[in-house]
Amino acid sequence: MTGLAGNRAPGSTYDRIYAVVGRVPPGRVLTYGEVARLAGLPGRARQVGYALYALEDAAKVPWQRIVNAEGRVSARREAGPAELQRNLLEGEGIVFGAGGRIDLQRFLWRP
DNA sequence: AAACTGACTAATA
DNA sequence: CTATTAGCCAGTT
Repeated sequence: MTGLAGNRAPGSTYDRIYAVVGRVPPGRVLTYGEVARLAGLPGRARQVGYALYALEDAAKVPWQRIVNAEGRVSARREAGPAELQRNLLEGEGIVFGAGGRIDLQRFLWRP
């Protein structure tokens, strides 16, 4: 199978990313760049997105709390997951303004 | 092994 | 506001 999130090694880049994402509390969001930085991987925002893309649906990682630097849900190759993500975030109390933007100054998680 | 791909970001023009 | 350039790197083909 093509699933790669299943056989990730402890201490690997992906593992660090998932660990950081897993610490984001409900009702808060983090940007890809912040996740990378907190994971000790500054400048690797793209890898964060790729790691989440590789994640399995049933994973316990709150992937929906990761948005881009503009405070918007990043578009995927196929539409659908993005709407699900927004729906989940609104369910946690996140407010989307005009243009589908989130007020990062208010919802960005600061550990 | 080499090329291709992609949930990003910041800087510049 | 849009467009371009550059930096980043693991997984897939």
